[in-house]
Amino acid sequence: MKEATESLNFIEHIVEEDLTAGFPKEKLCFRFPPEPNGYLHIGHAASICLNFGLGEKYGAPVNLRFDDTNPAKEEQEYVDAIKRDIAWLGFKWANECYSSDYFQQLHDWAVQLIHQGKAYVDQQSSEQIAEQKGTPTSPGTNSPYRDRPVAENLDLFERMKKGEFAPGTYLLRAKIDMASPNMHMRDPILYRIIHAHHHRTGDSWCIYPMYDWAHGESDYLEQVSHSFCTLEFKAHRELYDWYLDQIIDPKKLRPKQREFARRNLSFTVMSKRKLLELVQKNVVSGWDDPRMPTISGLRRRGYTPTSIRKFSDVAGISKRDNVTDVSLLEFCLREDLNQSATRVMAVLNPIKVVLQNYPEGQTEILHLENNPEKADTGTHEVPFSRELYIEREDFKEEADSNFFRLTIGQEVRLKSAYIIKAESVIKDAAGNLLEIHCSYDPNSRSGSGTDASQRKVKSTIHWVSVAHAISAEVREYDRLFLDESPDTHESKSYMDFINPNSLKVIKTAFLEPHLGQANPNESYQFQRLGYFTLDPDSKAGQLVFNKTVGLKDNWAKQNAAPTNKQASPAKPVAPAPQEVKSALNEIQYIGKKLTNLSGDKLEDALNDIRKQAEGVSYEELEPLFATASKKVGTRIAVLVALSALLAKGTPKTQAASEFIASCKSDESNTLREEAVKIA
RNA sequence: UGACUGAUGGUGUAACUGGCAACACGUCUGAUUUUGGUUCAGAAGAGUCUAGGUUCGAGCCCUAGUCGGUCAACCA
Repeated sequence: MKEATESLNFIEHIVEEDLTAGFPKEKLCFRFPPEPNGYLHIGHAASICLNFGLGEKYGAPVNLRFDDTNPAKEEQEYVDAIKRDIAWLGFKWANECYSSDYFQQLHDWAVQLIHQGKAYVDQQSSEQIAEQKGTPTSPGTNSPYRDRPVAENLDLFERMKKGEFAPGTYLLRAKIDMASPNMHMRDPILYRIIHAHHHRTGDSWCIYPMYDWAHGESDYLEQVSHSFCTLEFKAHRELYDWYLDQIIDPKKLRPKQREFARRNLSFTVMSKRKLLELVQKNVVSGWDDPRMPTISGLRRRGYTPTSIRKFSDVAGISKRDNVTDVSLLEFCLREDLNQSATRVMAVLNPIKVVLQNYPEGQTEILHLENNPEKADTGTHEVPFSRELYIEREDFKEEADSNFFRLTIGQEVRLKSAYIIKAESVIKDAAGNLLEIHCSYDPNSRSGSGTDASQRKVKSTIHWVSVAHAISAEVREYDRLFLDESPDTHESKSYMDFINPNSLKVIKTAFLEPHLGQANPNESYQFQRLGYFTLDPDSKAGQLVFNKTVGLKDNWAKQNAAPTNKQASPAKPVAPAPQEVKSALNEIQYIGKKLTNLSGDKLEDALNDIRKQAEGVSYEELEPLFATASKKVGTRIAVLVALSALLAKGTPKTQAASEFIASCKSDESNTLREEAVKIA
């Protein structure tokens, strides 16, 4: 039974309001409008999931529109990458559009503006224009060319278009208001001259529309109903609307721009410009470096589309500045991977174990569960022999009782194999550990069903057989920046916070042989270590694995941080004198949680309410009859309490009767049932 | 000294036209576990930026503040 009262985000509220105000549902249309000047990142994913999510929710088309109005920055490579990323996330766009498809229409409308005296050709330098623009606190001044005659504007604009002028010499500007408190309204630029090859229109244009002129009109041409963008465009809305006013046909749909806050992630930066700098300065290996917050980086790292979509869903959408903790993203990732990743064994930091009582030269084939979360995924074979590698961290010669792993004299189980006990160690002259000599219990093989195999030991550790292991490179990643919000410091640049140790390469890790056939698109759980996936750098016989994310590790946590036990002394622990709740409050409190209960628990809660009702008077209860119908729990609680009062002989007032009647026709089954019981 | 915008536990979001702060992550217990994983049960943690006001009742309304963000590219 799914609750119908799923809460909406503010964007969905906007759409819902429009719908209730009479906007036809079949005219809903959304769009995702990236500029093809870089790669998409996790912040874009929020916008993608928002727009395409809306499309799925309302069965409305969502266009993918490339905002390609500046050929100096844009490339086909980015167009391709963006399409790949969106498709990888699992979304389908209704139409693939380009702002450049509308260049002719945009031009014609601009000519129309000139005719109407609403646009003029300026020929000042950018410095002069900037100076005349004023500041946010002081008005601007008019350009000397502002009142150029229409015919002259027409001629000049035509010659701009024909390529008669050099870049920077002429501009087309809208004639609005140089004194507007909104800087964007101070005669914004419509067209500038750029002599550059456009990735789609080639050299057929040398004048290009500015963002504001192109964006709203493109929305209009595509009949996009809701144009959602990030908050920094809020101030552009007035201009967006002004431009629309100039050209709109009232019989057609008028797009509506609304803004939401961009999503920030802790310990990274989220702007194409800054990410580009990391690439250009070789801080990372490229846009798809697994440490990058780009979609392509996350993909290479081993993130799944499901996890990213879940994250966008869970993180939500709002209008305030935010820094979402990466731990939320990682939670979504682990949740998905735990269900899907094949379990394997790999040793990253090996120490050799020799089983003294295991026959030399013998090999056994054991079976390892592919995924304990899914019983039907079967097992795969893993060879076992006398000499094994285990993780160095899994052995200590002696340790306190908190250490569950292998120590001299202490038994552990080798995962899916035997129980072993450490007997002695071999060291070199310098005292470095070389080998651990152990004994194994031949009767303890996993799954053999013997008493010895059922024995409980303090822990189970992973291993690989020395003779059968394959070696591979493993890359482990840490956060790219040492500061939670590296680009929010006034006196420091985000480049000052780069983590010098964000990449750790393990040249030779030992993997169980099953991984020799690892699938590049699959995630593996290296048991007890984390999730890993094959990097594209892999070659036959030279595998490279990326660590996607570690497992939650309580042992490491309690090990690492005995010092910062409780970061802040916080408040005195003395429990505030708990006020005795009134019976009425108690009923309301139980009521609020009622909708989450069922079966016996629900019955118990209802009985609680009946008991509490003894301490409540009818007069206290009556005002609650007006409880909002959405608060079903409270209404049930009130009804049950009322029923208890009536049973006790309280006279039934008209208000009570009306309340009971309204409950009988409520959507909630429980509420209806209780109401019927009274009558 | 401007305009616009925002403020809810450590974090991210909820709370329909005012009805007595919810969900998730994170943290901490305990149980289960052949992964110190998973799962399960539970706990702690905000009284909603401040100060007034309206109201039986305010996170939602009003007034005045405080703090944060955005806006002056021939970028988007």
